[in-house]
Amino acid sequence: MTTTDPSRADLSERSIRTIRNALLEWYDRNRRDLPWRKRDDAYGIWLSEIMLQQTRVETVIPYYERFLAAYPTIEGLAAADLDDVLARWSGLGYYRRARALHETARIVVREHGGRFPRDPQEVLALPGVGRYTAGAISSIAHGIPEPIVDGNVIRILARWLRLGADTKPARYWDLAARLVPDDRPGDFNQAMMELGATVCTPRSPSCETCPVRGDCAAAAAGDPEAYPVVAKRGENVAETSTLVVVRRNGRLLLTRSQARPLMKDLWEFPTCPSEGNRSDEASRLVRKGYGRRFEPRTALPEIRHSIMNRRILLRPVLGVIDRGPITPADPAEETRWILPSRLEDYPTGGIAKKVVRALARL
DNA sequence: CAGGCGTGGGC
DNA sequence: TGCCCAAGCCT
Repeated sequence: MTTTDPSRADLSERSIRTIRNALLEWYDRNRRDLPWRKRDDAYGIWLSEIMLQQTRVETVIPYYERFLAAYPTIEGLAAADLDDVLARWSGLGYYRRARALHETARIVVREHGGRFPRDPQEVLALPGVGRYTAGAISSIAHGIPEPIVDGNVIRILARWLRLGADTKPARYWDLAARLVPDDRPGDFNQAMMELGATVCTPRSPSCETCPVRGDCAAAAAGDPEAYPVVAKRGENVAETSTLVVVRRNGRLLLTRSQARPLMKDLWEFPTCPSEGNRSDEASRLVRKGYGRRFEPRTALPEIRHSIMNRRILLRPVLGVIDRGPITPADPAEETRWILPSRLEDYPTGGIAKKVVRALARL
């Protein structure tokens, strides 16, 4: 039995061997049945890793299934329009990933003959693929003993060794590189993440069921939740916007602008800062922004949305407008009339999805 | 390189 | 409710 010194700050060779064995054995018995674990091809693994960046497993699963149904091969993805790819990504967030995904598919077809590269350095060079994702693809799809460091690995290592806030990424990468075995590197890396996701959780970790509890200094000291030390986040900012749902002939007015700094490929409902009467603000927005007269009809229930540390309260107004062309004051802005039932074919952000849900409840 | 980037869920 | 995220990447 290993005795743990709470002040220990490194992994011995013996610890590494016992950890590898215990973790792999535990993983074989406890691994969740996830869609990407049915696959061993680089395309399927790569797609899952891009989607899983900063995104929960339960959220990713339906998107992953739909994506693979639409694009069974990387050639199909490469041949698709970016708008279709973005539409299938709508609601998943971090839309830069979708653009990188599409671009990578085209690079693989154009520069690698449709075969996903096997060299970890070439994988790392692909857009949207950083050190973590390259390591995950190389180990899981290609069986190459490349380390990974993600939030789970950091948390586990920080607890095992009671690493403080001053621990630099290089230290985690060095530890991960020493841990990953030549045999079953992909399963080992997934076992680390699985342990972090289901046992060694940020709060209320299940130390009593942990297969590597004997090697954990934080468990021995009784303070696992104190690790890792996380930096404080910035203050939240609250804002209120009026959102205009303009209806004409059963269609809704959507807009997008290449001049927008953010989400410029996505279609959204027109919005403006809200300070007073939302019907008046909606009318002013439509008149000044699109040169038409707006008739407010219904104030829809308020929608709360949060983007990073911005908490947005949206006050939607449903109304109609007079006949005639829409002429955006902003030359970089496009507008389009879209049937609510077809909105899912368009790339939209999360706010538009919530508006559509609110309309469906009317 | 610190900070920006989306979202839905857990507590 | 308000806060903290969750299999990071890019500039």
